[in-house]
Amino acid sequence: MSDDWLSADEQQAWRSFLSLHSQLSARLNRQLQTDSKLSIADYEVLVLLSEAPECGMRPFEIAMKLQWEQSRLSHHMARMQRRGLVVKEECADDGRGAFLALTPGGRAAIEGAAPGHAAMVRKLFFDGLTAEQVTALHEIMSQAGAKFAPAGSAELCDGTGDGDGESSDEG
Amino acid sequence: MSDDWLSADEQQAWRSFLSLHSQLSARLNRQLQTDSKLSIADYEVLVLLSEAPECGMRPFEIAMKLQWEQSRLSHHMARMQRRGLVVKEECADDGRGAFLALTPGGRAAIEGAAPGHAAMVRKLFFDGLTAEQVTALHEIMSQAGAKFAPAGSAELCDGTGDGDGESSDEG
DNA sequence: GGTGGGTAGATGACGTGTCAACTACCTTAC
DNA sequence: GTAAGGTAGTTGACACGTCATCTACCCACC
Repeated sequence: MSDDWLSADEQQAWRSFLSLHSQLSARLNRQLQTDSKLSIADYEVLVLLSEAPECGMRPFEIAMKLQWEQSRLSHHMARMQRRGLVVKEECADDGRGAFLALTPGGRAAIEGAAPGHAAMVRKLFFDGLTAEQVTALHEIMSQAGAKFAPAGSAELCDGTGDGDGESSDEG
Repeated sequence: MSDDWLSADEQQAWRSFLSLHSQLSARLNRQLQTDSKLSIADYEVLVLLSEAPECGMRPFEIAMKLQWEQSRLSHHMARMQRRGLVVKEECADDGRGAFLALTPGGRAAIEGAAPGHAAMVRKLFFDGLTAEQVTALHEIMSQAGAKFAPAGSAELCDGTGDGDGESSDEG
């Protein structure tokens, strides 16, 4: 039993990780909500769509990039549609599918929200950390996250290692 | 704008942090659910109560330790009571309050779930990290988390500041 | 050309978390 | 003692995420 168990250091690290995340997401959520009537989830979708071609993106692409389940995306898109942030259009190529795109309101929302959100992330998370710490953090997160590598990607991937390669990334 | 904006390194670190957390919590939640019919939230409450004196804990203590909102705790306790994991008792000292304690079923649940959960955390999170990385991680998380320091703790901590004084302190 | 398996997406039920009241009690000061 | 303000906890409405299930379509193979 004590073999599976976490060491004191590990417990501390684990608890601090969970705790920080929950604090952070609570605060960021609240700020987005009050400033822009958006949730973090909304924000992520809007960022993605704002970087997509004008015709929008296929839902399954969004789900993949955000690592969301299909049904979560589906529910969420329904809500965002209702709120006028996104529109859904038929997909000519694939009769099953659809395209999701930003409405003008959606674009305005993300453009209004992004600077404040980024500033908050910086203030709450990065302020006080050194560049080395930021690098170390990224390394640790990626290393730990490698176990979840989406679909049959990396894993033994001899070469380039690290996952999503040319990800566009957001703000 | 580019002043508030996150640097490329920061963006990567931030994204990897969020992504790892969401993967991790999804998996852990699923494992707990299938193995022990518990959510992570249940687990946290049960751990806390299993370390508490036999008479249990006051809800507000639990809320503080877990950094939950009162109403979240209240809802959650109602559900856990319904499932027979905890019991609520009157508090003699304070007519407003209550005590929450484990039922035998609750104790069995946490004792059954803990080893598997810890093993999973180790496997998914710590395996592949060096001891130095674990330490660095804890340091980074704590440093970033210091901004959220609960109530009048540190900060200027001149005199007694006095919070609740003789807090019992945890692990 | 039709049958089977896989993929895209929607939907309903349900547990969860947040917000905004609300009740009940304690504490302090007048 | 009683009014004012704080603290402990509950409640209802609502947004969110997951699971299981369902429909519709694409593709390949017979």
